Amino acid sequence: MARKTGSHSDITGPRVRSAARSLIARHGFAAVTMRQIAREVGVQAGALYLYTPDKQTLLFDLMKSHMDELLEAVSSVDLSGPPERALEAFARFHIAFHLDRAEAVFVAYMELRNLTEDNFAVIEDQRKTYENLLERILQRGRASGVFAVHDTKLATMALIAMLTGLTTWYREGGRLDRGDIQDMYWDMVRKAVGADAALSA
Amino acid sequence: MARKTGSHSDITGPRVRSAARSLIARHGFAAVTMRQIAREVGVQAGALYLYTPDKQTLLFDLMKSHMDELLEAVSSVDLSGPPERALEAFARFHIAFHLDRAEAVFVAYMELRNLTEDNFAVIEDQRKTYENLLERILQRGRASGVFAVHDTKLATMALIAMLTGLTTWYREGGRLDRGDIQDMYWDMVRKAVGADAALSA
DNA sequence: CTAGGAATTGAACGTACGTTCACCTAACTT
DNA sequence: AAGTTAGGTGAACGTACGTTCAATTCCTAG
Repeated sequence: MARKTGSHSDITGPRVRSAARSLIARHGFAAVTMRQIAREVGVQAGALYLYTPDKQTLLFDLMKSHMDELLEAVSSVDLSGPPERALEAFARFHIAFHLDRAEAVFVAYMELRNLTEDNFAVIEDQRKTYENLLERILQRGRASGVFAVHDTKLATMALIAMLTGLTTWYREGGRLDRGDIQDMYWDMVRKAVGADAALSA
Repeated sequence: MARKTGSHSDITGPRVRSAARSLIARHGFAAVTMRQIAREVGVQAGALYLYTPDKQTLLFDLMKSHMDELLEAVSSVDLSGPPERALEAFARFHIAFHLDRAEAVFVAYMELRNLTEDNFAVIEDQRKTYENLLERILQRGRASGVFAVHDTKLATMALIAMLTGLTTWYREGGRLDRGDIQDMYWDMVRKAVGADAALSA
C-alpha cells in the first residue's frame, strides 16, 4: 500500500499543523511524538517530513504563524485615539483574538522554552512588539493624566497576564458568553489602570 | 568507585528535588531527563531511585509539597477582616510567597498536564481550595458593596492570573524591588475590583 | 577494630524516539 | 493509454530514554 485515494498536499499540510497544535496544547511539545501527530492525521510518521524539515521547525512555524497573525490582526485596530479608547480597543481585540485561538495562544506562551535560541529570539521579538503597543497606550494615558499607573512596564505585564489568562479556563459553550467576558475583563482593565469611568463607544 | 566522601541521604534528597525543580522550570518536565538531574546533583542516574520511585512521582511530590506549603502559609494570613483588608492581605501574601518561589510556582502552573489523572486531581483540588479563599473575599466584598465585581469566579481567575504572571518576568536583582512590586500590584488589584481608595494598614 | 547496613556505582535492559530512505501507487498531463 | 510525479508507505537506523540490579565503597555502631 502507499498513497490513499483523495490525498492531497493542500489538505494534509494544514491537517498536520492542526493536529500538532492540538496535541502540543494538550500534552506539551516535548511529550508529543511525531508518531502521535501522524496517527491523528491518519498517516505514517515518515510522511510528516514532507511538510516540515523536523520537529523543532514544526513548533517554530506554529508559533511564528500565530504571532504573524496576531501582529497582522492588531495592525488594523485603531489605537491612535484617546488613551481610554485605545485601551478599550486593545483589550477587546486581545480577548476576542485569544478566545478564537485558545490552543495556538497556549502553545505560543507555554512552549517558548522549547525553541532553539535562534527561534526563540524571533518569537520573543514579535511578542515584545505586541506588548509595546499596550505599553505605549499606557504611557500616553499617564502623560495625559487619565491613567494612574506607577510603572508602565509592570502594568503592561500585569494586564497581558490577566487578559491572556482567560485561555487557561475558558471553554467553548461555558457559562459565560464571549460578549460578557469581554465586558467584564474590560471593566477590570479600565479600573485597574485608573481610567475614569463610563466611556462607551 | 561507589559512594563518595561525605554523601548523605539527608543532603542528596533535597538536592535531587532542587535540581529537578530547577531543570523542570527551565526546560519542562518532559524535556528533562533523569540523567540530567543526576548530573546536576553529581550522582549517577540510578541513585535517583533511592529518592523517588519514578519520574512521575518526583514531579508530583514537587508540586504537592509546593501546594502544601502554599496552603499552610496562607492559613496563617488573617482573611477574616473587612473585605478590602482581606484582599490586601491576600494579594500581598500571594506576591511575597510567589516571588520567593518563582521556580516552584512555574512548575506548579506549567506542568499540570504532565501529571497522571490521579495526581492531577489532587493538585487541582488544592489549587481550587486556594482560589476559593480569594473568591470568598470577593463575594463578601460584593455583598457589602465595597467591591464592584460582576462575576466573582471570573474576577478570581483574572486576579490570580495577573498576580501569578509576575513569575514569568520577575528576576532577582532587577529594576524593581519586592516592596515596590507588592505596592504596585496591590494598587491595580484594589482598583480592578472597585474597592474604594486609600485604606492602608 | 571490625562488622553490617546505607549510599552509590556502572553496566545493562527493553522500549521508544526523531529521522531517513528505497519503494510504491493514485492522479494528472499529454 | 502511457509517462511522470507528488504523496505516501513501512521498515530500518542510531540514539537516548526510564528503570533495574549486582557489585562496591563509605560510614556508623559496638
